[in-house]
Amino acid sequence: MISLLAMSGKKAKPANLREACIREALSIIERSGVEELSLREVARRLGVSHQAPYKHFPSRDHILAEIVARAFESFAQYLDARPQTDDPDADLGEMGVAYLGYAQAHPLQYRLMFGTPLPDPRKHPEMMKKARHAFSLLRDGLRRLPSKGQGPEQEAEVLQDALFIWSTLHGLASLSGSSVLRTLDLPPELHENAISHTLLRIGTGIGKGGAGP
Amino acid sequence: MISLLAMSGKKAKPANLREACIREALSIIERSGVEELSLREVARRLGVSHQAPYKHFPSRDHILAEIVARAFESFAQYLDARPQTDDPDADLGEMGVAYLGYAQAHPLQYRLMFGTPLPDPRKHPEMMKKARHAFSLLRDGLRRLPSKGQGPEQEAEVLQDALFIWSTLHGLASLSGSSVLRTLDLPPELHENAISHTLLRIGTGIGKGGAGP
DNA sequence: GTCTTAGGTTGACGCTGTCTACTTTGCGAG
DNA sequence: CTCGCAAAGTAGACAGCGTCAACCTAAGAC
Repeated sequence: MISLLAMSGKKAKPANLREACIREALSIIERSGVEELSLREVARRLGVSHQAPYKHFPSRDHILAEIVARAFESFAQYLDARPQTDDPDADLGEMGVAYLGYAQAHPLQYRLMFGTPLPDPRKHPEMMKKARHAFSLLRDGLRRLPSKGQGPEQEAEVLQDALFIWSTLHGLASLSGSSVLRTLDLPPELHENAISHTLLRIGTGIGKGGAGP
Repeated sequence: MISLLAMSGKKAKPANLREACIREALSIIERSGVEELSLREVARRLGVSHQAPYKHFPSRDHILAEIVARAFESFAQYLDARPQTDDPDADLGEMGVAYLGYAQAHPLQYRLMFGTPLPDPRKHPEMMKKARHAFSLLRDGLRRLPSKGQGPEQEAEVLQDALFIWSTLHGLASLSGSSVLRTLDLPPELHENAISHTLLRIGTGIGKGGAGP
C-alpha cells in the first residue's frame, strides 16, 4: 500500500499543498489563460479532493490575488535590483529596459498585473502597496535627473513625466503581448527595434540625453 | 391574451432578438464585467428560453466577438471623423485627443478591444481588419508630417513612431481606466493635465512642433 | 486520558455553456 | 388551399464549475 503510493510519484500528495496549488494554478494560467483557471482542475492535478484547495484559499479569487501579489513583488524587486550609479540618465534608461525586459520575460505575470481585471483591489491592499512602490521607483529615478529642479512646480512635472513614461512603457509592453499587434503583420524589424526606439523617443520627449535643444 | 402580453412591456419578446441580445449583453458587461456575461442571463432578462440566443449566436464567444467588432468599428469611425486640414501637426494632435477621448467616453468598448483577451482572433478576421484600419489612420497622419521624408528608411521610422505614439496613448488610456492608478492616491491635477502633458511629450519626442532642433 | 483543531474527503446545490430533440411559426411552391 | 420546409423558440439533459455543509482523521495541548 505504501509502496504503491510511492511508486505513482505523480499522485503523491505534496507536503505543502498551498505552494503546490499556486504552482499548478500558474501552470494552468500559462497554458490556457486566467479564464480557464479552476480550483477543481488544480485539485485533480495534485491528486487531492476538489475541496482540499479551499482549506488554504477561501475562494478562487483569493488564490488569484496571491498570485498577482507575488507578481507585483517580483516586479518591484526586478526594477529595484539594478544599483544606482552616478549617471541618472543611464539609470533611468536601464530602468526602462528592465521594465520592458520584465514584461517580455514574464508576460504571464505582467498580464496578470496590468492586463486583467484585478479581483477587488480594496480587499488586497498589500498588492497595491507593491504597485505604489514600483511607481515610486520610477518617480525617484526621474527626480534625480539634473534637468529637474526642485520645488512644487517641478515636482508636479516630475509626476507628469513619470506618468508619461509609465504610460509609454506599459503601452508598449501591453501591445507587444496582445493579440492585436500580432495580427497587424508588421515587419519583424519593427518589433526588434521597438524597445530602443521607444526609449529614444521618451528621452527626447522629456528633454534629456543631449537630444534636446 | 394579446393585451396581457402587451401590458407587461418588460417581458414582451423583442422583434429583433439578435440586436436585443447584444444590447442586453452590453448592459451586463457594463455593470458586472465581461466575466459575468452569461447567455442564460441575457435570455432571462429578455424573457425568452435559455436556448433562444443560441439561434443567433453559435456560442458565447461569438456574441462577444460581435460586440468587440462593433467597438473596433465605432472606434475607427471616431478617429476618422475629424476632417483632414492643411496642418498635419494639428491633425495628429487632434487624433491623439480623439483617441484618448474615445477611451474616456467609451471605457467599456476600449477595455473590450485592448484590455481583455480577445476570443480567438483568427476566427474573426473582420475584427482585425478594423484594428488595422485604426492603426493605418495613425500611420498616415504621421506620414503627412513635413519632417518625415520619403523612402524606405523614413517609412520604417514612421512605423516606429506610430508604434511609439500608439503605445503612449494606449498606455495612458489603459492606466487611466485601470484600478492600479486609482489606488495610488496621486494628486487630482495630475489626471486633469495628463492628456495635454502626454501629447506635449509625444510631440517633443517625435521632434515636431518647433520643439525639435 | 480527552479535546481541539487544521487539513482532507464526500456530497449536494445552483450556476454555467452546449448538445439534442421537439414544437411553433411563417412563407413560398405546387 | 394545402403541403413542405426552414427558421426561430422551447424543453430537457449533461458535464463542469464554485461553494456550502457535514463528516472523518491525525496531531498536538492540556
